Amino acid sequence: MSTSTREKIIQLGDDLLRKQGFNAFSYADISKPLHIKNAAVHYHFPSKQDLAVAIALWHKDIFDRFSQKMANKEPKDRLKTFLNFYHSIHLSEKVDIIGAFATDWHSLETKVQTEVQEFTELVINWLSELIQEGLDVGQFRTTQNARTTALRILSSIFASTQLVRITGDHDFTRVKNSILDELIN
Amino acid sequence: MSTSTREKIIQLGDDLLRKQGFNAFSYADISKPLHIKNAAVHYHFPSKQDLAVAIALWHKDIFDRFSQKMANKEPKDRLKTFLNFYHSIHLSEKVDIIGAFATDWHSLETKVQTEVQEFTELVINWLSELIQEGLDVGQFRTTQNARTTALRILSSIFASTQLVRITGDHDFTRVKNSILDELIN
DNA sequence: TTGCAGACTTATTAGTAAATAAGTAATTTA
DNA sequence: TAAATTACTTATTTACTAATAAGTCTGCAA
Repeated sequence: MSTSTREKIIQLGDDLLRKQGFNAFSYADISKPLHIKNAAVHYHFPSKQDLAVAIALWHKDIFDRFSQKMANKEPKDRLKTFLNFYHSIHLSEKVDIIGAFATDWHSLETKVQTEVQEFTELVINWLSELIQEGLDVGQFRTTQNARTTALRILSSIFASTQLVRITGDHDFTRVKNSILDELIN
Repeated sequence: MSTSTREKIIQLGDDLLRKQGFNAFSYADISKPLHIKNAAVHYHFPSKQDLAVAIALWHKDIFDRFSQKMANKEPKDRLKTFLNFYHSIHLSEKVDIIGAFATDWHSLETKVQTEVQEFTELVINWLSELIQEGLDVGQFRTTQNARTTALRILSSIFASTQLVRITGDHDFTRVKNSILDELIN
C-alpha cells in the first residue's frame, strides 16, 4: 500500500505543526523533503488553513479507529494505552496536537477551530466515559466527577509533552505514573 | 512613574507572545501601537531572540517579587494566590508563558532556552517547597512526593490556559477547584 | 483517437519579515 | 562648550512567505 502525495503532505504537515508550530513552518518545508514543488502542495491544499483542517480531520479519524479498537478492553487498560500513546508522542519531540493548535489558536480560521473543537470534545468525552465506567466497576477511585477527572488527565498529559521540552525527559514518566497511582484502586 | 519605551516593548512583546505565539507577531506589531518605528525596537532589542530573553528575565523578576511578598503567608494561601494568578491569565486570553515558550521551543536560540529553563525551575521549586511545607504542617495531603505534585499542578494549570481556548471558559474553574479539593485537608 | 481529468511543474507576484546603515536631535558628561 | 552618549527616524536590503496563473504530462474513458 503506497502512500499518496496528499497523505504524505498531511503527515509531514502534522509533524511540522507539532514540532515547530503552525506559524514556524512553510510550504517549502513540506515540498522540499517530498521532492515536489511548492505549487504541488497548494494544488492539494490551496491554503495553509486548508491543510490545518485536513490535519485535524486526520486526527479525528485516527482517534476514531483507536477508540473502536479499544472498545472491548477494560477501563484500566484503555487508560494505560492512552497514556502510553502520549508517552510515544513526547519521545518524538512533538507536542500534543491539541496543545499545538491551542497556542496558535488566534492564527487559525474558524473552519480550523471548529474541527479542533470537535476533535477535542471527542477525546474528552471518550476519557470521561472511560473514567465513569471505571468508577462504576470499582476499578477507579476519585472524589471528582468523571469529566473533571478527564480534563485533569488530559491537561496533565498534554502539558507534560510541552514541559519536558524545558525540564527534560525524566519528569514525564513521573507524572504518568502518578496519574495511574492516584486513580487506580 | 512613567514607563520607558524599553519596558513598554517588553510588556507588549509578552502580550503578543502569549496571545499569538512567538512566530505569529512581528516587530511591526510592536512598533505601531507604541507609535515608534520598526528600527526603534531593533535599537532596544537587536534581534527578536534578544527580546525573548528580556521577556523571560522580566518574568523571573516578577516571580521573584511575587514569592518574596508571599514568603510569610501559609502554604494554603500561597497556593490559592498562585492559582488565582493563573485564573487572571486565562481571562486575558493569554496562555501561560511557559506553555507559550514550550510550543515555540525549536524557534528559540540557546540563550532564550536557558532563561526559560531557569524560570521554569524557579516556579517548580517554589511550588515543591510550598507543597512540602503544607504536607509538613498537615495542611495538605497527597500520596505523591512534593515535586511530582508540583509538576502535576503546574501542568494542569498551564494546560488549562490553553484548553479553555478550545473548550470554553467554564472548564478552568472546575480544574482549579479540583486541585484545591484534592490537596487540602 | 480524441479529449478530458488528475497531478503535477514553471514562473511569477505581492506582501511581509527581520535586520542594518546612516543620519538627527536632545541630553549628559568631561 | 566640546564631545560623547542615548534614543530614536529615514531609508533600504535581503530573504522568505503564501498564493496564483498558465502550461505540461500521463492515463483513462467514450
